Amino acid sequence: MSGKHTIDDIARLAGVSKATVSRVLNHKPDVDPNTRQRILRIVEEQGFVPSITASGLAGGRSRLIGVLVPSFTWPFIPDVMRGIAEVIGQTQYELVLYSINDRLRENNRTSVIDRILATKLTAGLLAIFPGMTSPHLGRLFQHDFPTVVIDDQALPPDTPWVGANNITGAYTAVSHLIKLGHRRIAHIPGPLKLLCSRERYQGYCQALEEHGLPLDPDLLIEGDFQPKGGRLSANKLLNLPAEKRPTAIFAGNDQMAYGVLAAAEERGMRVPGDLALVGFDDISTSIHVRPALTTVRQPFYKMGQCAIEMLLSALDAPRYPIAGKPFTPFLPASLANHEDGLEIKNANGPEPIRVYLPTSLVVRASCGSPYPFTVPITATPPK
Amino acid sequence: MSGKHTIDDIARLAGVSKATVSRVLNHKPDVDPNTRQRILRIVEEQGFVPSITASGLAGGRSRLIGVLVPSFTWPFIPDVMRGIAEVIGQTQYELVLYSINDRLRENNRTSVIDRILATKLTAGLLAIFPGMTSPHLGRLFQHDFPTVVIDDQALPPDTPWVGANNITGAYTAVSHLIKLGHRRIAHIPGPLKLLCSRERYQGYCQALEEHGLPLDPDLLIEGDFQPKGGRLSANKLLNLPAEKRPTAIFAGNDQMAYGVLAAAEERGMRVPGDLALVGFDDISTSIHVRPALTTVRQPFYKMGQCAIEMLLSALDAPRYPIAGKPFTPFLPASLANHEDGLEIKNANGPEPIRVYLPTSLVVRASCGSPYPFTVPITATPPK
DNA sequence: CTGTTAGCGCATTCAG
DNA sequence: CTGAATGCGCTAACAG
Repeated sequence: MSGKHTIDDIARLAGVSKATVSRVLNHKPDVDPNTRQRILRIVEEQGFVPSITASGLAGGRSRLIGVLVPSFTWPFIPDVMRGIAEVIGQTQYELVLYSINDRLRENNRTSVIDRILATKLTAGLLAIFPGMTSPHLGRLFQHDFPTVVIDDQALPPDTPWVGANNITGAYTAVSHLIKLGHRRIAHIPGPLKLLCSRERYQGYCQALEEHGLPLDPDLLIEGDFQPKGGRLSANKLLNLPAEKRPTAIFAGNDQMAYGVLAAAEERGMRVPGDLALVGFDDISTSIHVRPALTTVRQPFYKMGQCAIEMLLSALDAPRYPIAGKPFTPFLPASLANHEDGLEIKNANGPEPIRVYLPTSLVVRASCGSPYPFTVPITATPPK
Repeated sequence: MSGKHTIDDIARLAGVSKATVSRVLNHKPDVDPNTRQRILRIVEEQGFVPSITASGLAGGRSRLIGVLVPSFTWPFIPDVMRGIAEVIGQTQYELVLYSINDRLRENNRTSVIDRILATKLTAGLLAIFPGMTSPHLGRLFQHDFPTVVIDDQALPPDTPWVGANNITGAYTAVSHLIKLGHRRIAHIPGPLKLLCSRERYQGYCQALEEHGLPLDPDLLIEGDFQPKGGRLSANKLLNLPAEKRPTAIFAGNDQMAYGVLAAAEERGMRVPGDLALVGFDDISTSIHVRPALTTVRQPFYKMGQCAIEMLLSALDAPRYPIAGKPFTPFLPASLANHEDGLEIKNANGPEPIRVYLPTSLVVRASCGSPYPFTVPITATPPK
């Protein structure tokens, strides 16, 4: 059961040449069905697993996929990773972890990209929430290195991209607050150099305009996606004179919403009584905070799943269980059941494809709605 | 700058054979200093990075390290990973991610081990909090596969191990509660099949005995390391008749402590007024919950750092920056500054080495101490 | 100290 | 449809 066999052993046992064994292992068509069966059986019996290293060298294409992870500390990384890992588990690919040191500088970001390019270890890269690293990813694209980006970047990407529909999500969240009667709704966006922050801001603006509400610049205070920044921004908002003070806040993510919660508590304001609050992400703790947070849920698991499937399909990867199992043609399963709200841009154009997965509004206590429910967000906001 | 060179190119440019280049790259001693310099310079200039794949194949030893990650959802994984990633970044090694699907069964756990063994992709394995997977890790040991386990296992391990000093940590936490005047202190351990749960329980018992307090079985209700389980156990404890009811609870980890907080809130009890609470781990959110949680801090970052250094040293890995930089002899830096409280068992014996890193008690609001401070835990409890 | 030779385990020609 | 031959890029013996 432990890789002590080589392909030669299998060839000998099956009474064929190793070239034939290799053909079977790689699902080449031109093999006699009986021979194929026999080889597959022996492979199975012996628990033979071809060496990723050797086949990478010989075939010129690796079966390793790089995953570029930003600081592990973002709370949704786990979900994204689960999506990725579960798909990878079905294939012969393995994941190589590239991480970016929070504390190191610019220099470090490019050096990771260089390593990925230079070692030629991996066949492709999944860049998760690259944030400030994303400008450097263009280099990969220029080198024709198969790359898929998951959400959140500082520039419009040069590479295929999977993310959530931030605009629609924000639009629905703010619309919900408006329907609850709020007229002075503040927004604490994340860093506006990040596209996702700008998109959520855009959704916020659209909702206000749509409902004939004014866009008050005093009600917009940029945050940093961290609780501390949220608290800071909230304090500024709540320090406004009573007639300008917001009655509701839409935070750019859940973590900043936690900061808002803290700020409100500090000054004895009750949420949602004195202040309604909506976040964005629906990270796992948001159901546990008090009051439970109303928020826009991002489909993190699906984002990972979809992105890795796109990457594998680009690598022309047959999706079969490990050696010996029948070949299953690839299907981008996560896109197959075209849900409402899914948007795909540049599907066939020369521009890199962009997949926008639908979000949903998870209504809990913090916005002051009578009881919890979920609003799937199925349509783009009217232009 | 992008790996378009092979070792032959460098050899040609330097006017030597590729064998010599290889020697330099691998820090072999027998090379003329001038030649070495020249080669190093050219390597640097050309941005040459040797192929991990090819050198793995040829040398018979891979420069990939496997990391076995349990469900990504444990909140301390990020810290451990950071420690690992930062050390790896200094070396020529890369990380390969193996994850265990939460939802799949037993079967799955062994199959991951099989894959690791069979593909022979990686030179060693770091198993993080293997939990229920740990029994299977014995297989690796039997196959002489270099493995280091980080904390938390169901059985005494057959392989080198790095963790925190659970007994001392728990002992100090409970002693602190006793010093604050508590006499009926309950404990909600994690699953008792996990060694770390039993060790914390042991520390709890030692502290009580040490101070002449009785060990009341009614004050011990096993949890599941999750908030929900903590809440459940806490409810049972708080339902005890007033004279038996605990005035303080020591939760087996922070997440269960959150559950205790919820249970207390539900019945209008105030923490720490009506109930003192101490957790274990000091995960990042514990400073933000209300009241801020007193807890035993585990040195997660260091655990990762220490474990990977042990593994690399076992692989006889020279710790040098990427190709071209001067060779730096390996030093297990994280153990070099022998802090107080560090315990190392079987350092030289036939038994696998076990490293116990010191914990510290982080005193915040939830235990009712006057103000926050940190107690480093420097000594083992008296036997 | 250095060059030459021979593989590592596999994929991929090219002839049959 | 199949086998033999060649080489992926590098390391490790072996001779100089």
